Amino acid sequence: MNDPKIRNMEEFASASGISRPTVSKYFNDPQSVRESTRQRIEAALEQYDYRPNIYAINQNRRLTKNIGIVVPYLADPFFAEIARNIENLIIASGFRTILLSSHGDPKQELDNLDLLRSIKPAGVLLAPLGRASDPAAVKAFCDDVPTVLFDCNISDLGEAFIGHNNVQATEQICEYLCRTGEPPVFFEMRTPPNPNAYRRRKAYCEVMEKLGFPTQLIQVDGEGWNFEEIGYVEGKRVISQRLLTTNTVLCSNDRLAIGFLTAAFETGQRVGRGEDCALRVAGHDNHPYSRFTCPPLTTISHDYVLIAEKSVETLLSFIESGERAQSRETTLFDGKLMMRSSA
Amino acid sequence: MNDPKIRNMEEFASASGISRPTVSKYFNDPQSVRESTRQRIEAALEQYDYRPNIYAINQNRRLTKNIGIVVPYLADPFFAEIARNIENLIIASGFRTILLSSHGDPKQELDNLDLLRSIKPAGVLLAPLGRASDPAAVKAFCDDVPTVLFDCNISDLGEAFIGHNNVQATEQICEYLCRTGEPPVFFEMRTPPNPNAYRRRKAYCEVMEKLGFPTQLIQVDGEGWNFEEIGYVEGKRVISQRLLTTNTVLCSNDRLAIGFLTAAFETGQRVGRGEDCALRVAGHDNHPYSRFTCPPLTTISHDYVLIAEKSVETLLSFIESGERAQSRETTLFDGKLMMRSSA
DNA sequence: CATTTTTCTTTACGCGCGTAAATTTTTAAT
DNA sequence: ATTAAAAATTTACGCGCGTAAAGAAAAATG
Repeated sequence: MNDPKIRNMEEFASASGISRPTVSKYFNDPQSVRESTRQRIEAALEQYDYRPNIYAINQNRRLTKNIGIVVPYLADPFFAEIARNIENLIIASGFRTILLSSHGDPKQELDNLDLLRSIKPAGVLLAPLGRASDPAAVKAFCDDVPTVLFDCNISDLGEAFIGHNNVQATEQICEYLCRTGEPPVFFEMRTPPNPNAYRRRKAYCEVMEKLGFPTQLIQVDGEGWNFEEIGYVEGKRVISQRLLTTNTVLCSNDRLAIGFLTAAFETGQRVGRGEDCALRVAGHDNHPYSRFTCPPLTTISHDYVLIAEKSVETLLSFIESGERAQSRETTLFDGKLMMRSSA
Repeated sequence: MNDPKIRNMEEFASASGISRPTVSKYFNDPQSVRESTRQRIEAALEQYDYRPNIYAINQNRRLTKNIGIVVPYLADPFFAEIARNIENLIIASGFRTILLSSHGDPKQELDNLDLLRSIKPAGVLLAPLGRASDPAAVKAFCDDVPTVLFDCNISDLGEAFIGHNNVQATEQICEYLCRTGEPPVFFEMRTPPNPNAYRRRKAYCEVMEKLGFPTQLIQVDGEGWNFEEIGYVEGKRVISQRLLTTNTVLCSNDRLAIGFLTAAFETGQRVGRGEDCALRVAGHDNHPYSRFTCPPLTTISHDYVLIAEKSVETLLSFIESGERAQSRETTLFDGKLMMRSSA
């Protein structure tokens, strides 16, 4: 790991006693050279500290070994977790990863796509902002780069979509709540940034109707991605103004629920299933922190690992085949009821 | 935005009627060319969809315009927030950003540094894992690449360190707790991954001694970065086994405290300052979620923005001067007591 | 051993851009 | 208008690697 310093592949090749084209071949695929040759190169690699210049490598490739990952809001542990799983899977497949967050900002999302373009990625996994996304710009990007959408669907964009089955999940928790107590009201943002929320709203209305219960949508104001804050502020208002027609609140997502729980706590509303409780609160997503709320949050879980696996697998198959999608496939994973003590 | 497609700077130059070297100069710094020239180039940029190939650009530069950011655990909103602030500042300074998480894993941290090496970054902002980091490897990296450490100090590594004043912060919250009720016990991991914890432990012991109160360290088992889980499981044990010598618990960080609060809730220990409360619980960090615990967590806040600003500013000054640090400067920001209702 | 197949070497070119040097043009100053 | 300074152009080379073609060497086959 010392000796004279190696500056490029030429020098490394002569130091290892192998020709440069063969060394180049080795770095593109170690299995493509003869066993004995590989050993000589790897012996030299241990002796000298050389690694190919990735800029020079990628300059000539039409597409690189880079895969972009874009999430709408990385400070949300939900996306951080999913991104982590995706990263690991991609790296295990021999690709590199570039993780970008749109920070809830449509302009940032476009900047991210722009940056990715200049990186010439082999493919991109995109969880778009949703309502705030610029559909035309995203479409233009998807036309240029093989892109698989996940978590948040924008109709017809990308090669495929992998997400949650919001309908099944909402039905499941609504049925549970109706079966075990008063029917839930639906607590949500009036204009949620993410389209999953719309599907959940719709599913809530449909399943409640099917079950023969009245619906109540509590649509609160608030923009952006500070869901806990919105859930807290508006939860306090809703509780103090006695806007709830039942004692059971189904929040559109766990982060709203986390804020709502705080509101309930501060207004002295005991939350839980017990006789002495004034409210039941449920969420949606099985957010990493939902286990640690007080009381722990009853919610619908989505399998991060499954979504990550399917997304990566789908993208890699497009990359490896070099083909684009004939028809856009949509994969939805069912949610699982996480019964905890909040509802 | 259409016309014949531009393949490289040569073609773009002739399309814009400007020579290639001048165009190159423009892309390196638009202000470095004459006003009229700039306008002609920018007019052409609107007409043709061209952007320089970043691989070709970086191949010839000895150092790129890339700045690496490495955090120990991105799924922790604390780091996600700090990373977000840092990213924005760096981008505003005209650099690019590469955000990497070590996922709590020393091997991943080395992989990240390795990846950054091959990217030839202008500089790196590194929040190391701490105890688990490989000091020799990190040192070797810091020798090669201008690196500023933040959040977590490793003695003498990097050009500078920017972090929290754990001593001042711990003193402040200890004094507050002692003044307003029973003296706190210190709840922490026996072998915390992050050295900040050690400093807080030490500061706790010193300030309690200075104030003339007894100390009690509750050092719980557990490895890794699942702090909430550890705080929850061990908190339950500690409470049920009645290991607390006072009614006040100072947790080494907010994530432990979040788990501890859940443990207190589930064991029926009411937390807060009121007469009817059995426990007071405080944390450290002003974690983004600490406002939304039940009850909201009294803690010590650290100013993300200040730390981000100072870190970026420090790194950029090294990059721009092209010099390395004469003497390693350490900047510690004071914490601010966030009085909420948990203690 | 001769023959075929596989692998490696040699030679050579190109990718898209940075950048230096010498020259010409444009602008600013006198 | 003359001169000096600033900016653009032309020309040319190099960065580190991918990759193609032709020939030489090694390995596998019979």
